[in-house]
Amino acid sequence: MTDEQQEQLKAVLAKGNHHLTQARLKTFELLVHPEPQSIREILSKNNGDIDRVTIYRNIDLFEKLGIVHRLYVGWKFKLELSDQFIPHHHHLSCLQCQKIIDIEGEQSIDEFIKKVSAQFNFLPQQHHFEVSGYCHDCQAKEGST
Amino acid sequence: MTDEQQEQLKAVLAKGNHHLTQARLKTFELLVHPEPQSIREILSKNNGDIDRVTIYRNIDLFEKLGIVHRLYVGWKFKLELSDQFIPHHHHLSCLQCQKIIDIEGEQSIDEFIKKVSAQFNFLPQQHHFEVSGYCHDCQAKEGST
DNA sequence: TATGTATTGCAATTATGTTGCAATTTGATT
DNA sequence: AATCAAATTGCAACATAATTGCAATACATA
Repeated sequence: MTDEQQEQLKAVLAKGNHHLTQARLKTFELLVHPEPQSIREILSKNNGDIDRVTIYRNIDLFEKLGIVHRLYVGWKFKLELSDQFIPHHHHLSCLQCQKIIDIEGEQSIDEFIKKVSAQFNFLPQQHHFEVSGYCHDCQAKEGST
Repeated sequence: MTDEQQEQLKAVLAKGNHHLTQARLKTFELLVHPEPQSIREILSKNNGDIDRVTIYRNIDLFEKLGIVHRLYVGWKFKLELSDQFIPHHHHLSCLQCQKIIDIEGEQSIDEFIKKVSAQFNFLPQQHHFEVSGYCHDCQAKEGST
């Protein structure tokens, strides 16, 4: 996490008389690149680090403060840091090694959203776009067919 | 679910000596429009209808047979019916009433995927695109700000 | 450093997801 | 239509994930 992000985080927390603690820094970092394995690992056991309960509670707090929002996809949800912390972007996600490649926002996507929103008289607030497939490295190995 | 879908489903199941049962029809329909509330409700309790366990098991079976696939978004996953059953499309999802509006696939999205994939030497397999916001009806009511 | 508030961790609870096994349903065959 | 083997389901028990209450700790500031 960048110093700038940390300052922003501190500022938003301060508004509600909340402290920027180690646990909250950790929680924030989890949300920057929420990778299935690492997060499950942290949430599954009481690692010597920070208690699972604290992570859950800080996620809730972040949501109240608008630091993250919850986006339903199917009947699960994903948590997404608000644009103020992570400029909006998209992901290429490798099905094999689970690596995530960040890609910049694209005008064509924004235009698409504008078009269909007008069509359905819909007021867009957030969007999520993710491409799964095989990264450069994993295409070389077997199993990427 | 359409008759055509039902026939397809039956055919895929038959290949593996599986039967098209009431429970499997129900499971399939859940996946057509997987809305958070209704699915949670069905999976949470043993409603007089079909047992939770059966739903879970049929989802697993569907996955093995390629009827649905699992797509990770953040540290949760979503289940998506394969294109053969539901032509690939995207969603406008209302944050207020949770209504889902289907939108057709768009060339501009496909082009975008092609472009960034080339850029990162990435082999795309699936993608997920979802816009959250407020539908026509809910914009009229309060709370949609 | 003393004080009131925010934060955390632990233990207990609830909700979600999985497994083993016996009972039921299916459709294929006689 | 009765029988049979295989597939499917439901129940109960279990495992894991998420939430809540409460007491202990850390924090900001006076």
